[in-house]
Amino acid sequence: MISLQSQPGTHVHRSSQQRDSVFDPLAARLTALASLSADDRAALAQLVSREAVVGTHTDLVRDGEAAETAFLVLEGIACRYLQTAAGPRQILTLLLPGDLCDVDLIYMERWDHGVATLSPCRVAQVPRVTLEDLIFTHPTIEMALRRAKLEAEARSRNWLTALGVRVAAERLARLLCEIVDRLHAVGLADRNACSLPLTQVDLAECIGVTIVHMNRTLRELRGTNLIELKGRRLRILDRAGLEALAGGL
Amino acid sequence: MISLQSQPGTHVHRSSQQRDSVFDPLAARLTALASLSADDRAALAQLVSREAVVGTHTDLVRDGEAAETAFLVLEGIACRYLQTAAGPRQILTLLLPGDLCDVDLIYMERWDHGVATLSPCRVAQVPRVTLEDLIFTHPTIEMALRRAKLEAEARSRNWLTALGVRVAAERLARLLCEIVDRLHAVGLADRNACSLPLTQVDLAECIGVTIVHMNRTLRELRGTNLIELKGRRLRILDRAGLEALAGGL
DNA sequence: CGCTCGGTTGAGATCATTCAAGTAGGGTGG
DNA sequence: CCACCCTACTTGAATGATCTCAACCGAGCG
Repeated sequence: MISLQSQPGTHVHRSSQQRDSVFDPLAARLTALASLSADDRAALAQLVSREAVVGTHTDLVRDGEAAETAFLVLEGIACRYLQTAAGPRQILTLLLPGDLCDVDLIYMERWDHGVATLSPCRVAQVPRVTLEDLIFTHPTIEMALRRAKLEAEARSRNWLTALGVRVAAERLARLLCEIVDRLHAVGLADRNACSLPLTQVDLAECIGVTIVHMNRTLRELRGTNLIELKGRRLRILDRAGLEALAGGL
Repeated sequence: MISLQSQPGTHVHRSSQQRDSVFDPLAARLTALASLSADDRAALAQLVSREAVVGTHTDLVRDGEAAETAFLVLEGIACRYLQTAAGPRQILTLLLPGDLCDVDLIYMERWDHGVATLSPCRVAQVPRVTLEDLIFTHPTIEMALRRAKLEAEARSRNWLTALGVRVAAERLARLLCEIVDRLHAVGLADRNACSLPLTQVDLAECIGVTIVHMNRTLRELRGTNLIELKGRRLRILDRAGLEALAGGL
């Protein structure tokens, strides 16, 4: 399992203004999806009782493992992924602070995909029974969690479509917009800039292209002055242009 | 909405042996996922009180519509899809007999994707409140429905990965295997053959390639004696070969 | 110093799209 | 019955997107 370790690596930036509101980023997100009572909030706070700090590129869950504990990302970026026999792996979804993986753990026998960190992360481990209790005794929380999952499913559908119909530059544009927007939504980024701890390999595994091609595609976006990306920091220079490239739907 | 109409088109073949067991294909599927009581079964039978026959290539749900009624496919093949502004649409999942779309309707405000038939279909329309009642009063049914949804999610993840890492012939091989296997699982096909009412356009929209390329890819699979496809009927000639091409994971 | 890891580049091969036709079968109206 | 028009399917040739192979660079680290 995951050993508790103090991990000095890259940490997500949080201004002091944000520290209070997103101490529990999950509560922050769910508040937007359902009106939580004081009791609900207290129950949510219980979830983070067991937490761990994990280094970059570490598996939280391996494909096929028994589904015993859910994970809640508190800091950093993780992902769900599927590893093919032939070698390349596909990143399915990014898990940002406030993302729970997965409500339906309580109905699962074993995981059918992996979960791994892409940057140093602080994660809460939520035992299956805890999650069960929470859901069965707090219907409002269940609703909020299910709505959050529906949002994630919608993103997955959009992403599947992007892989099916869009070329690499368009997919990358979408991905970068999505990352900044989602981080911004939980108060962890500016409107047009964020720290981006992912490597080009990670990005390539997201959009389903070779590392080489990822590199060229990034160069293309840089060359047309849409983005700036250096030293783990992403800035969107031309938001309108990037979104146009990403393509409305 | 959908008008009731008698539709003479292609109908899914059901032998008399199968007629009883899959009269309600949903019950058949859910039985495998949880042990349903007599009461559960009775409740499920209630779902198909409102049913409709719909022609080929007809929208059941349009993107953005209010989420008022769920759909249960009884006969035929439907799909979820996402239409891009630029033109091409991506088929997200095939909905075969016994597939319910979508348990989480009760938490949704509006649909974020379309649902359409790909062949003439018989579908049951399940009002939101009916689904709500069913779920809240029959926890075993809820469990079964959620497990069915988890299976669908797993398929989507596999499919997303296929789009990301595989070439057209491999994706097509997977798709054809999946269709035959899923139809076989609900007793609507042999192990290696089924009626396939989809057009090449539909198949192309599934695997995310051009119609032209779909055609060439089909020719490739035919040319290597992996499949036979003529007159709406698919036969897998070389199962091992097709699965090898599809690639284990 | 020599390693590794992340990033970068060039050139040729392969995969897939686009454009532009053309074929075959089923209907329909004259 | 035929002429016509659909729709689904098929094909060739040129272009574009992406992959593969093979290097090379630069920073950090023991």
